[in-house]
Amino acid sequence: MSELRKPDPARRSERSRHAILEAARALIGEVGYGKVSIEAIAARAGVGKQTIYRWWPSKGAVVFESILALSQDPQGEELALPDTGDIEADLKLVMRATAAEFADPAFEAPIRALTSEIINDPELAAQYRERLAGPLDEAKKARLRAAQEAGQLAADADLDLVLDVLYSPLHRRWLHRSGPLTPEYADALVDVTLRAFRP
Amino acid sequence: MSELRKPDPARRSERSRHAILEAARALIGEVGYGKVSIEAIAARAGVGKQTIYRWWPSKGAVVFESILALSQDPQGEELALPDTGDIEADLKLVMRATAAEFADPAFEAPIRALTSEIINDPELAAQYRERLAGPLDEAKKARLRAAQEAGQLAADADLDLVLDVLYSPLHRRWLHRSGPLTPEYADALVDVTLRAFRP
Amino acid sequence: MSELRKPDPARRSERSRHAILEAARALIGEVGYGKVSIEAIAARAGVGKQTIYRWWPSKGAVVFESILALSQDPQGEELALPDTGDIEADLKLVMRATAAEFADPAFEAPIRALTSEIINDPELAAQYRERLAGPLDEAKKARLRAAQEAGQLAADADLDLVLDVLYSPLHRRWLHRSGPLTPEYADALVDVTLRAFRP
Amino acid sequence: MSELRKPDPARRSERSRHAILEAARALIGEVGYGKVSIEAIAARAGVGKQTIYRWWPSKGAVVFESILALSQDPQGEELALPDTGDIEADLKLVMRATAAEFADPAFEAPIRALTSEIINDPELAAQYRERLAGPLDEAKKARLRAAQEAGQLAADADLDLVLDVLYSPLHRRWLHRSGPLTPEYADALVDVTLRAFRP
DNA sequence: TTCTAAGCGAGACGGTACGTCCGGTCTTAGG
DNA sequence: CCTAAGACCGGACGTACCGTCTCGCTTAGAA
Repeated sequence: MSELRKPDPARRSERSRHAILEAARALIGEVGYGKVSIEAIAARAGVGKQTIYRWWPSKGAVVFESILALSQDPQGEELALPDTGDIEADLKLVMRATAAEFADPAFEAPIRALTSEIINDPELAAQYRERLAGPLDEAKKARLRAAQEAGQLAADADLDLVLDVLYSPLHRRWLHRSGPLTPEYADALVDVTLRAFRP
Repeated sequence: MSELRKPDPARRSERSRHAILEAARALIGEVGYGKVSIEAIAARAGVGKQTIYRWWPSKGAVVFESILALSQDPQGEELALPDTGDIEADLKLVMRATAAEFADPAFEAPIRALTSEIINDPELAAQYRERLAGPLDEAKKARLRAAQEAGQLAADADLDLVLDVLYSPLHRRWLHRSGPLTPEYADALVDVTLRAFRP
Repeated sequence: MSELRKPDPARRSERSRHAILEAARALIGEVGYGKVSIEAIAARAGVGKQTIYRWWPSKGAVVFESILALSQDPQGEELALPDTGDIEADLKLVMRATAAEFADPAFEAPIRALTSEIINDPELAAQYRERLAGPLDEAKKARLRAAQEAGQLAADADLDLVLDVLYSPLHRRWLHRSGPLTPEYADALVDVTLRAFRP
Repeated sequence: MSELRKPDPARRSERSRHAILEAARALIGEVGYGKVSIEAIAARAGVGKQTIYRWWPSKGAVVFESILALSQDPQGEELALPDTGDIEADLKLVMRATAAEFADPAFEAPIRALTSEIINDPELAAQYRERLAGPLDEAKKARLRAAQEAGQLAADADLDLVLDVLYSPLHRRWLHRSGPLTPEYADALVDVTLRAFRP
């Protein structure tokens, strides 16, 4: 009966799109993800609710994109890990930075919001892996490959597994708040990983 | 102004308490955590809404407790991991079982629901660690200590860290759906861990 | 703090408005005024509760308007009392009809409901006087003026007082159920009134 | 199934009974009749809800009795209207007093509450006539009978009708707030009545 | 350059669920 | 066995949002 009309992206208002994502981002920080409502986003953005429903399938999708936008701002940038030749030092630097980022309250709310979405929505999880985690993992694996070539890492090591061992404990400890994310813990994870995968 | 009245636990209806937890558990399986409402739980349990609000602070708390109850049913039981003397074989057995459990659709919904709650509510996270994860971790560490005494594991290994390395990757892969939870993956995690922490 | 939003009457749904008033009217007859709930009105009218709260300040106001609508249906009609030239006969006719109407069970429920509202809400009382009682009183006073001109009533009689004396006893007897509303009683009130105000 | 148990009035706590009526009376004045709840009465009276339900059938009955008690306090007193021999002067005195009483804000709330109850509950209406209005009417009729014997009133006048004509307009004007209750209005009603029923 | 069809802000609509209040019943302890 | 206390089931309250639906109004591309 009701013809399913698809909106024309060419006519989309960039102004509205940006205001919506910005409003979503701000509200997550102010009231917490769970209490953000589409109505509030629309009101804050000075936008009709329909404009949100026209372009996003769910609140999760809006929130997700608003956080993605946050992390992707420097779009042209080429992601790359430091490479001093010393894999241990480089990894510890990166891991300590990651631990510090997780501990930063400003990142806390959006990342937890993002994770909530991902857990319960396989579609968003796929987008997350493709658009955020994927590129980051590639950059990390590039550095690991360099270490393999330098004989600092087993040549036959499964790099996905290496990344899992390296990052998962940190991520889980943060998610479950099961312990503090200290630089020492970051270092310990690097040590463990290198010990497990040394040539 | 408003006197905070505390209900008297001595008068609490065990019948209602049980019906509520059971209804919550059933509804999570049927409609998914996100769509479970307090109204529906109350209706299903044949209980007034106030009886829920009187004893639990939020939907999350009800759901949380209903899942805890599920996992704690055999209360008197002594948790213990198998101990054949071969730490590698024992761990692989346990890890494969854990992977299989995560993959079981019947466990999927409640565990994801539980995790959603934990992420966003530090109070529930603490309860989770204390009542569910803690006892399990103790059992696991007991087995690891035996391995240390048998010279199969470094005597100075930080057992919390060992558990992190062993379980976190599995947990994260499941949470993010970033890869299949195969027996091979379970085995690989055991191998990596033992390699990292061998004497 | 909370910006008081005013709905735009131009966008009001006439369909909903009518369904609500009709549902209210029907429910009063079926379950009695005291047991009518806004929920029930909304459900019966196929309308969201908010649509009622948007346009009416209270249950009383809805009920009130639904009864007003009932009495005002023939809107274009010109209210006028019979005028045969014989004020006594005309008044007795009208008073007997009024007494019969009060005794009719179908009118009983809504009029008592209306009266309940009016007693406790000065605002509704004012609306009642303006929209229902006022026009009726004007019609009655027109007939009384004709009687004055015909020399059947004292020329200096206060017509409001005449109406009070004529109608109040009937109204009160009905309200308090302090006696039957017989045609004889109606006649007696006319006789008393004419005796008190004869030229 | 559940045997309908009748409480034993002999064991009734006079202390509780009095506290309940007093609490009801106070609450009517403070929050208005419509917002008085049985819970609030019980709490205020320091009484269990069951104690109210045991002895009264409804909120209306409690409120009703609390107001009756108020008006009956001087129980032994013999009600009697003044009798100076001048019926006009005596009635005007009484009517002016009545009008003043209605206008007194302290009487306003309870009387309106009482009237609300009476309108919708025939049983309470009967009690009201029997316990409050009846005795008062008898006292008034006694004075009117004296006037008849003194030749100031038609000997065949129906005294109930006389009272109706005298009091109903005042009562109705107050109930509907359709005009001020001035001494002049009170006087006018006496004049009208005496004119209608003079010998 | 005008017409027209889309996106837009706004917000009313039918609904669902919220968290609270209270009605009326039932249970427990104390006197 | 009455009472104070209060937990219980149920149901209505008034509010917040959901996702859909019209309204006029820009606004940009086709006529």
